[in-house]
Amino acid sequence: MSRRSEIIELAVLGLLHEAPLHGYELRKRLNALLGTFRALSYGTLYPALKSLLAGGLIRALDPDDAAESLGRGTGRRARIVYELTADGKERFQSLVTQSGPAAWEDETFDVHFAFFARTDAATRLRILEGRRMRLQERLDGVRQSMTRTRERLDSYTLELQRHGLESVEREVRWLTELIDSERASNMTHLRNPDALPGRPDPPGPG
Amino acid sequence: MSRRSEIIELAVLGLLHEAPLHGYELRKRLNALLGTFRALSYGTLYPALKSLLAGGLIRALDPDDAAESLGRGTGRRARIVYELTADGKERFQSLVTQSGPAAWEDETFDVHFAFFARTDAATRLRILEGRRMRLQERLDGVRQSMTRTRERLDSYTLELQRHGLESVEREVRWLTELIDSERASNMTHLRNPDALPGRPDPPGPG
DNA sequence: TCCAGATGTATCGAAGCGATACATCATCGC
DNA sequence: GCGATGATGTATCGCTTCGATACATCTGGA
Repeated sequence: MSRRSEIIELAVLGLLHEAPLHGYELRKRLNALLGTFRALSYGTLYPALKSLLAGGLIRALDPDDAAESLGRGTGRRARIVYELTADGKERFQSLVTQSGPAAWEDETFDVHFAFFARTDAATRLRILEGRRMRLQERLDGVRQSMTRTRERLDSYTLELQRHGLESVEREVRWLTELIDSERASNMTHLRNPDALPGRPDPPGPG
Repeated sequence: MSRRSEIIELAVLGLLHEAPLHGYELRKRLNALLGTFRALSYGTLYPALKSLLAGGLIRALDPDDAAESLGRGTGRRARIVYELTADGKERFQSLVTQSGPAAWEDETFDVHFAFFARTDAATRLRILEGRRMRLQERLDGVRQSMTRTRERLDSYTLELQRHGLESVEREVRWLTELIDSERASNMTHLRNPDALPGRPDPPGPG
């Protein structure tokens, strides 16, 4: 099973954890979650659903239940609504709780982050710190290769590199804010168990 | 020919435009150019080189010339050094000058940008403005979907979206700076033809 | 001297993408 | 009403690309 398909597995299980969904809707939410970039096609989603079905992690709802709101007896092709099985919930918990390199690489980090609400504070901290470390390693590498090769780059390539570097630095600062915020709410944890860390005023009325 | 392979074609031709290179070195520079993300494998590069060879856009240098500095007569597997043909140079110019959507999508923009030094100011402006427009469309889309679905997102997903939005906004500002700078140097063009636009004080002492 | 790691070309199986097929439903101009 | 257009919906096929690996040589240090 490839790296990519693990992300898809985690994302699908996570979305179905909130509510049963059919393929089309699943893809829309998946693409919102993964970003416009890295969107996935039906040629990926349907085989993935098949494999999850085969593994017993998800189950198709009875079509009759799903069609209740459309009282048509005609040969309308039924939507196939999927929900998590007990095994699926277990699998999701084990995936979302894993906090190794697999959780903080480029392709995986944001999906893990999106499901932070279902993890414990210790896991969140490990993933955030791992991610920050990963980005700092990259900064070091780029900066070194820049000093080595700066003279043969024209100013456009240089500007591109500068902008890229700045983006990564910005992301590191973002992670640091999140880590601090996570640590702070960790300490006040007993006093205020419902508080959620992060920028937005937590339980805002909006 | 897919979208991806067009990028590879442009990038390979562009790199060989500067100097003849062999596969291994080509891949290293390609990955520096494309970013650590989106790196390409040998399973992609070598078939691409094959197809460029078949199309007459590149040519393998005489192995004897390439091996001159290693005076070994043994069965050492020779490096295969590629250089551009006249057709290849022409093809590169036509690719790098094209300024349609194909030049400002996510996957293509930075490669086009990296070779801006080989384009004229009008092309650069069109691509930069197209890219900015593209990102602004995306901002609109995301903002709309945010107001539609904000209530069912937890604060982590929300924070992720906020950060993503901010990144795109930042990129729009960057593009605006570049466009302004490009326009300015366009106007002073006759007076100072060697001036290059962009943030870094051009020939700065380092 | 010997081993580990960089350099170098090349291919194979598996996975994912983009396009497409096919079908129903909602909406709007006419 | 009536056809057109586009959203909703499931599904597959061919081609590209990836990740892993094979194989071979060179370099530097224990």
